[in-house]
Amino acid sequence: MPQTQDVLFRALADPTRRAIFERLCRDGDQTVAALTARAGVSQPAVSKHLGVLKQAGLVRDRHAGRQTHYSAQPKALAPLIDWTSQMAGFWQSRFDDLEVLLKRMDQ
Amino acid sequence: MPQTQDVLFRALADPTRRAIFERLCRDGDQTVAALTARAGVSQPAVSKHLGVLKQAGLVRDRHAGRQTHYSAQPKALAPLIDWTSQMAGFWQSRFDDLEVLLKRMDQ
DNA sequence: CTAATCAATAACCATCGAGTTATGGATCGC
DNA sequence: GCGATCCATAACTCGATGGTTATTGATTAG
Repeated sequence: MPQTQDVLFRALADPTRRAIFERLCRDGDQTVAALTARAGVSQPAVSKHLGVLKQAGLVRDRHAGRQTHYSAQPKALAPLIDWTSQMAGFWQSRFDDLEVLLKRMDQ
Repeated sequence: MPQTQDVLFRALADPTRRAIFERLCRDGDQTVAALTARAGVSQPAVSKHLGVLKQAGLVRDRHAGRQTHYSAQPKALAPLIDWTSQMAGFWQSRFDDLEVLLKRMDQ
């Protein structure tokens, strides 16, 4: 899913958005008002950020009366982990190839 | 280093830039011309992307005559890995707390 | 020496995105 | 019911950014 990776990376690229996600990971369930209180931006801005995070699958929302609770969905980070280890893996394997090559040249 | 994370996430947020980095991870050392041939954008655009990746520490450049070779520096991904596992960790620990709490309530 | 190639920079343009204020639609407290 | 509160959406602004073409400096080839 290259599309998924794109959405993920883009969602996490913004510092305000990343801070909101971090907060949800640390402290769990939060209402929009609670998040807004610490976000340093207006409530509509927070709502928009939450929308982006939700599209990326990073958060879930739960409606309770007139307030909406959001919670982190860290499983959504999986593609990011996969991508990262894949990049490291490619590098590693090329390094191994180099090792083999050097060893062969050594004989 | 929250600054570092920011630079990293932003550098990897752009698909063209991520593709360049992926290519360098897969295939190793590449000249700007070689990267441009596959990038789907102009040479100056590629140079700019390489500049951003370099600022993030994700690539290194090596000058050889009139051409510049770039190579991936996957160690620079470390802060990204740290951040990710930290987020997963926070979530996990809260989950553990919940487990404990539930067990206590169970008695 | 001259022409050609490579990559970086300059200058510019268009789009995107993060922020704002204003507003509306639900829901709760009284 | 009525005013207040919570959150989402609309409409807009503005700076950042990704793209382009043009150019220049450096190096190589002939």
